[in-house]
Amino acid sequence: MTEPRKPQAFSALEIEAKWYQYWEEHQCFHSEPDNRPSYTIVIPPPNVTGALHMGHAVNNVIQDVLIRYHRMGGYNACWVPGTDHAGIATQSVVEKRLRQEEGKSRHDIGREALLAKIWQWKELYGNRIIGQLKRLGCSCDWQRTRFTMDDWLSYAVRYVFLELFAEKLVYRGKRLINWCPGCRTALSNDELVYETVDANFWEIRYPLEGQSDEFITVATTRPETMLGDTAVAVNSQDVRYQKWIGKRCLLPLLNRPIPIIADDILADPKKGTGAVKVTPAHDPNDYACGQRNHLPMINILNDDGSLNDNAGPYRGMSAAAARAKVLADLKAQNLLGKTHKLQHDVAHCYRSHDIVEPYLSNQWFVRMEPLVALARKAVLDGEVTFFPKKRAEDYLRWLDQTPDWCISRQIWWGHRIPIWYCTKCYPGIVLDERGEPNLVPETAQPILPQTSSRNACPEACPQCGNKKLVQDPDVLDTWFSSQLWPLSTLGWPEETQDLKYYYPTQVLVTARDIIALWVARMVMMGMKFRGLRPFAHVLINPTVQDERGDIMSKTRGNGVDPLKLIVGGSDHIQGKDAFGDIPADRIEHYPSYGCDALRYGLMTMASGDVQDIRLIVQRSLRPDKEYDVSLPVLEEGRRFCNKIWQACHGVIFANCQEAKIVKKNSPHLEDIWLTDRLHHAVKGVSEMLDAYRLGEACEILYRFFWDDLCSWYLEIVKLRLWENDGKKSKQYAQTTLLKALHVFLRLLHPIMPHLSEELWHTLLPLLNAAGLEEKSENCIVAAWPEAKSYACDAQAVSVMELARGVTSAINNIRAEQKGIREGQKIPKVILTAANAEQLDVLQPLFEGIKKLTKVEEIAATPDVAKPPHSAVRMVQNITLYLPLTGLIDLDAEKTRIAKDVAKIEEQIKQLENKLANPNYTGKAKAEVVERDRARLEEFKERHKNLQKE
RNA sequence: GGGCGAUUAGCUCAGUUGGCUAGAGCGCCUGCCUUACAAGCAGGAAGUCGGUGGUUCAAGUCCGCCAUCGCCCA
Repeated sequence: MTEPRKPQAFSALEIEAKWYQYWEEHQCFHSEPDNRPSYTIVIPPPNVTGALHMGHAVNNVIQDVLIRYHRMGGYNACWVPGTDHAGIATQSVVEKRLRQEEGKSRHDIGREALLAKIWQWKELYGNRIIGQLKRLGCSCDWQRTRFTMDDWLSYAVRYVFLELFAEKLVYRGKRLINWCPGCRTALSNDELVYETVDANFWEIRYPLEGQSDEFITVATTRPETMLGDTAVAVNSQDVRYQKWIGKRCLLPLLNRPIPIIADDILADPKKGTGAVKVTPAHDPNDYACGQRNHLPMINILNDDGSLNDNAGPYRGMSAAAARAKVLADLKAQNLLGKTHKLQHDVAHCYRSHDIVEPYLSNQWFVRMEPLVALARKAVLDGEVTFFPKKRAEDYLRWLDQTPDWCISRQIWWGHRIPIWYCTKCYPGIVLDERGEPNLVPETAQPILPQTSSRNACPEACPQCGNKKLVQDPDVLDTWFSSQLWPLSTLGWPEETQDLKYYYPTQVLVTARDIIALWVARMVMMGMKFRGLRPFAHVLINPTVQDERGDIMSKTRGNGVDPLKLIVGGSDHIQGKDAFGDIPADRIEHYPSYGCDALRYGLMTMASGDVQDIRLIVQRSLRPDKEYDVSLPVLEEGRRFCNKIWQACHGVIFANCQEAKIVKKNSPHLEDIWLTDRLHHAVKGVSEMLDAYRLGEACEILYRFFWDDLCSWYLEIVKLRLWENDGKKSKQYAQTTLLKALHVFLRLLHPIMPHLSEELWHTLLPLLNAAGLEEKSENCIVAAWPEAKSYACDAQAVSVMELARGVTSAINNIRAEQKGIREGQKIPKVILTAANAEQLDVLQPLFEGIKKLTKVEEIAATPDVAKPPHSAVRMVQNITLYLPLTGLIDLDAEKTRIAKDVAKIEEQIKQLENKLANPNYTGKAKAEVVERDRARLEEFKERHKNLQKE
């Protein structure tokens, strides 16, 4: 019969591998358009050769929870996965290896060879992150996996570029851009990182032309740029310099005469010396000044950051070397003034960390203004909503101030600009030994391919018929292709079935630092090319930080590898700096928490509007100087997994082997109560998931299962389950349990997919044998439960609360009375109250209370006097006496009662004062006042009963 | 420099229209290997809700100022 079998130990790793494979084999993740409503998410594509970190884990688990929830909720859920080619990041990794292994630069081996190497690299590592996402349990439709450089996605890029070009929203121009001399490419503003550095502010004296004894003094942090000065600006109101406006001074070292001009925007009389050197080709403010005043722009840099011919005697030097020489030379001529120390923020390349130079060069731009208007409107009109709401402000602020977008990059890995030039018409085009253009003059006329064919290049020059055309050497910023992701992954620009069915998507889940870079641009593209938002919701996921509030990262050495936390193992961490007494270079060992525990742990912290997840990582030093690592929040997840497993196998499955469902509603109070709890669990979890409050959903699951089901219901109901006399009460208990687990596993599934699937497959035969019909063989596609199928019963809830109070009061006495040993039976407990009804409702729970408190008899009669030598407790308005002559420590009990009495007196006093205030009784809501009056009465009653002797 | 956010128990966090005695998990203390679970059970201690001023009958919650920390942008 129901031989309670020893439950096996819970092993997360076994069941996780098993079910993921099962889902894949059964095509559970795959979606095809049908007549259900669609629910689509496109993944924020990770770097194709990257590795999964905690930020990815949080981001992707959230998406998976949402996808699984909606898949069960009757939607045709489709999660489109894929990866990003990550232009500069990927190319620089491969270039670095090339340097290390072969001692060559990309220019040594040429474009074609380098691209071949990067493709090789991509083939080697391109699947790593996909595999890692699978290990996280992500239910992506892997058959739809896309890569930004796939043929079709590249076609979409080319199509958009040419369309925007035709509309003059893409243009080529000479502009001051951010130049990374290390990567030798332009960077967008968004690719800069600012660092505070110690610097000097040097004053330099420029002699007036023809008056070698008079000087105008400027100040600068970058003295070498003076070689490119084309003016000195002063404020027109500045009495010190008014007399010199319109005159010229001599640029020291080069002896170039330059004008002294009035520019009230650039020159502030209160700052520095009031006179400013103007270097339009190497400073954004000076560039604007140069435009205002039609100054010449002299570029003094080569693309590797060294000085060019315009620097005269300094040509060929690095910027640092030139700075030293310029300062020495100025000093020698006595033209160097005072020096101040200061700190300022300097832009560095996010990738190579070289100092970024403002640099005048030919680049391709997107004109943002009309696109910005579309993106702003989409959010202001409520087409696109941010969660949390606040983040919409970041989006709008960025839109308000974003300059035209520099999209050309002087690297080779990426989408090459689909523009050609004629070498015959423009002999100024410089070709390298491989026939690739190095330099394309501004004047060269762009030749376009046909947009209609995917790989077309123009056949001949429309002007001269020359067939020897060369393609623009630059590639596009990676974000140029990422911005098309929701469109291109679904087949756009072709009008495919997929596009019609899945677009627009429902929600984009992403980190807040790419709201501007990526989210805003996707909205622009969606609105521009499809007239529809790309997604209805933008969910900004929290950022993972360490215990000190620093962002986790590999370079800092404070990160933990999510995969290691799932399967266990060790890692050699080589961080930049030590923190606390943890060395930067160390070996760490991780326990195996399992995927579902990791998911649960992370999701409990992803609650509501939270912006950060501070992940506590405990490291303890071992005798071998290596570290054992544990994460408390994952421990919680692992404990919860185990609890669920143990309760199912140890109690529920063991006692429902030959269960038969009872169709009638159970008359048992605890069954009615659990059904009420079930109602609230379904309602609560659904509402929380709908509101993207995943942490709260986790908490509801935890409370329901641990507190309501395990600690209370199971303990009471065991008495009925153990009966083997064919009584109906056992069948009602089994029915309630099977129903509860049937619902709970489905509610659990989005957060803990593997464990719920495993248990579902054990539960299913029991359900079917019992006559409770469940059609879905797999939890992953089972129908989401509905709260209305489970009746609420407020009366049952309030009686249960009372019973819990009584139980905990008795156990409290047990614990406080040292004379009562753990496990010792208590012969009798007396409950009394003013009227019998209050006691009667509790009657059905007496057996349960007795079991949980090891009490042998509960006597309940109204108006009993306090027996001698008893402990007393008040539970709401029920008085509880525990007579135990000889074992009661009377002093301890007296102290305890005195404490209770004092507390109640305090509360009575507070309430009396409150209710005596006419302002309160007059102005507060009637129900609030009434509640307080009732409470006061209850307290008074308790007070009286506690003091009875 | 500009903007935003945070500050609640030793730690990490809930506390969504202001209204019962401010909650949870971890940690800590006490006692238990009680037959599902020691990855557990029972009980307990622990908070002037960062400071200050204001609005209100009533403030963790709303407003002002201050402090500290963090993030984003330039």
